[in-house]
Amino acid sequence: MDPITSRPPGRPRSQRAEDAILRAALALLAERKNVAEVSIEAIAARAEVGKATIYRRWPGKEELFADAVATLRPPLPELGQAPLRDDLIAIFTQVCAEMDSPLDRAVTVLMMDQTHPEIVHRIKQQVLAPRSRAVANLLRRGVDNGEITPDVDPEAVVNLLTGGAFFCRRPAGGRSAQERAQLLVDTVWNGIRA
Amino acid sequence: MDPITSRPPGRPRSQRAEDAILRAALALLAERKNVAEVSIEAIAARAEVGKATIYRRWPGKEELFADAVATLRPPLPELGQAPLRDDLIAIFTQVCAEMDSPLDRAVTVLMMDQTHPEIVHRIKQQVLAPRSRAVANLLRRGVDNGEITPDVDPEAVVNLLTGGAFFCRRPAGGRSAQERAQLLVDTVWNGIRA
Amino acid sequence: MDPITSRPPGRPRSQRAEDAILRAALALLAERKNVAEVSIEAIAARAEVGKATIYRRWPGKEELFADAVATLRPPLPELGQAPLRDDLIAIFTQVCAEMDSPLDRAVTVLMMDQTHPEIVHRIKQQVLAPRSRAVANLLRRGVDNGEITPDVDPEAVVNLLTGGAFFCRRPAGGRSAQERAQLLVDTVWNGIRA
Amino acid sequence: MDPITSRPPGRPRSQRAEDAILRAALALLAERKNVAEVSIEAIAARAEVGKATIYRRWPGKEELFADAVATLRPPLPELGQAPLRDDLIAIFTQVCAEMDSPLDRAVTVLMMDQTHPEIVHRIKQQVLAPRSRAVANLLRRGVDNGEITPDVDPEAVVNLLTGGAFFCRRPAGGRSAQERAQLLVDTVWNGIRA
DNA sequence: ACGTAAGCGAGACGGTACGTCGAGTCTTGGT
DNA sequence: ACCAAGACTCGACGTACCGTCTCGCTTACGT
Repeated sequence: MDPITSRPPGRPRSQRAEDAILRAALALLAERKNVAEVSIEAIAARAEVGKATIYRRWPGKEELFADAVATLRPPLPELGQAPLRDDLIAIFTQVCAEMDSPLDRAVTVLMMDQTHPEIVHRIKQQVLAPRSRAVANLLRRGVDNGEITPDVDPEAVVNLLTGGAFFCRRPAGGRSAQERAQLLVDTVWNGIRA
Repeated sequence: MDPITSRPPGRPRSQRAEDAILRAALALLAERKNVAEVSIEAIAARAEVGKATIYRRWPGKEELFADAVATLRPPLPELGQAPLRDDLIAIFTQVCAEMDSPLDRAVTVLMMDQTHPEIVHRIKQQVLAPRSRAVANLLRRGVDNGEITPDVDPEAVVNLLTGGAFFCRRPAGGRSAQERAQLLVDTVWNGIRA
Repeated sequence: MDPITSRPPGRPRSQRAEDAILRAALALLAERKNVAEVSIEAIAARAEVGKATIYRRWPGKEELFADAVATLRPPLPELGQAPLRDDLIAIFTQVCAEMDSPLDRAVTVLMMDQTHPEIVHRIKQQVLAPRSRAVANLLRRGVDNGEITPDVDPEAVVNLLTGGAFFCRRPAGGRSAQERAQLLVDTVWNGIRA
Repeated sequence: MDPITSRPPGRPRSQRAEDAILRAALALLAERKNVAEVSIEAIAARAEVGKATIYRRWPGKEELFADAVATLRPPLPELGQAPLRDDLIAIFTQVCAEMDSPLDRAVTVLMMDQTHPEIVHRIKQQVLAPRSRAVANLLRRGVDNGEITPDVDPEAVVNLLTGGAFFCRRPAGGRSAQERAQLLVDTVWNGIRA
């Protein structure tokens, strides 16, 4: 009766299977580094699940990965205790480090893909939003503090630093994530004008 | 005699076929927006070429696209006549515009892919290098001019602006490429410190 | 419980598909008259079946044709009511007629092929054996009756007559199957010694 | 002037190449035991010849094999010195032995193929005819001698014995070629009637 | 002696079929 | 209604030959 407590008839879907599928998807993504290289069959096999159990839940690979990726909630470093510049470096050190992680980088590339705009949207909402909001808050606070100029566009700053982190990955032997973050943040911090 | 003018035995490879293949690959990439969605068979059909003619030249799809992409030589805007900031905006207006082009964006995403590092390297060398070098020259000139501070890291600037352009694409109705470029460049130009 | 009535897990193989494949194989063999001219793809298309459905059941063309051919069970004429010589003529009239049928002849040629000895064995067992046994029985009965000499080797007789039928096919306008059978049987029947 | 001694302009065709091609074709046929398994490319490679050199001479594989097979001229045993029955056994011992030779058997199977009737005709003319004629002569002589009955059809006898030889091949360990030939000839010789 | 014309080897050309793999769907018996 | 298993059709994969077509070079003749 109660539309909330009432359940559909028949055997309920197995949470166990669902978790195994999402876990398998991420594991394989980390291994193969590319969504296209991960087959649904491989996910089903790894999760010890029938293919139908996957297709019952998601219409296709992309939606499955959207959900799988959404389970990743990168922890935020503790913010607001330090000067703004240090907080920014802390956050983008983490972003730079993620760019070195096969899984996180694969997710980012997936996000860049033009063929699945809703997925991009979902990832932005569920995964990136907290961090973006945190940075936006930091910047707003910085403006209030007088630490940064009031005419700054927070979104532009996020895009610059995120994109910079994405592009500045180096082949082995390069700078550490923290060094890279520091360089990026400082460049934006000071500007380049004489 | 001359080891350079001497030719290998047998019928030489058809330049016509090679061109048609590369053209077809790029056309299909622009249509499908994703390397994974472009099949070798479709390229062969579009180029009116046998599959073997493709596999004779490239071991796989990635190498083929690496060459196809290398044929794209984005023209540089004329630089050096205007103040540094205007030149930067001109260049990154072009970059932002490319991010709105399905083909160029697909190429960029391909470049981000971790599974083919040598291809990334080739694209960087052959396609991006002229532009990067141009920006580096601009910045060096700016330092000499006294337009920008001497302690700036040119590569960091390129990464920030390129990545920013890559990430700041908006769904239809957003800012124009030039507006976005201007915003990005100004943010880096002025810095964010009060 | 019962190891015979228990079934393997998963969707069972479609008998419908299997029949369609075998039927298509024989139809195409009759049309093209040569196993080499019949492609698996053509069989799959004719049977409205995926190629994998064929390869799931048979490792290759030869094994498929072995099974297809095994479905051919040439009806035996009614034997034992007539004098032995008439029965032999009846049987070998049928064999001669088969040598004029593209399908049956293609099967016979396939059987002669040295590259697939087990297939030859299977065809002999499943298709030819009943007829051979029938002839052997006839001959044994003939010996008992006193119609034929007791020192005859039944297998030699079968080989002679079968091979004779195989080789004596004529281009259009030749003798009828029955005339040829009669000539062959009579030659063996009477011998050639003065 | 002389249409016989005049030669076409240009470089004459290489007899060396032609021989090598035919030799290679037969060698590969003996190895692979089946015309369908021998590719033109393999013949060209084995003969160290370009494919065009083959296609310049023959329109296709079948015509090439027709010529290759025509170079096989099985030697006739010396006939006419012995009683007819012994001569027949001598000839069909050779036929039985050929049925055990991969090459000769492959040729025979090729001959049975319905898709190339002209080739069959050529092989009959050029390869089999001498032997058939020899057997026919033997039989005619036998009739004259009074060794065999005058109402025998020579062609039927040839077909029976040839077909019998073709069909009576046994897996390893069977009777020798001579034993088989003797059995076949004796069966036809004596007939089976009591 | 030299040009012309066809043959030569090599190997690329557009195709067709191969046998494999994965996509997304369907069909079992059993939970 | 769910589940694992494994069938289904379909389409792309990369390979092997088909028969044809260029290449640069060779061979033989008629001038």
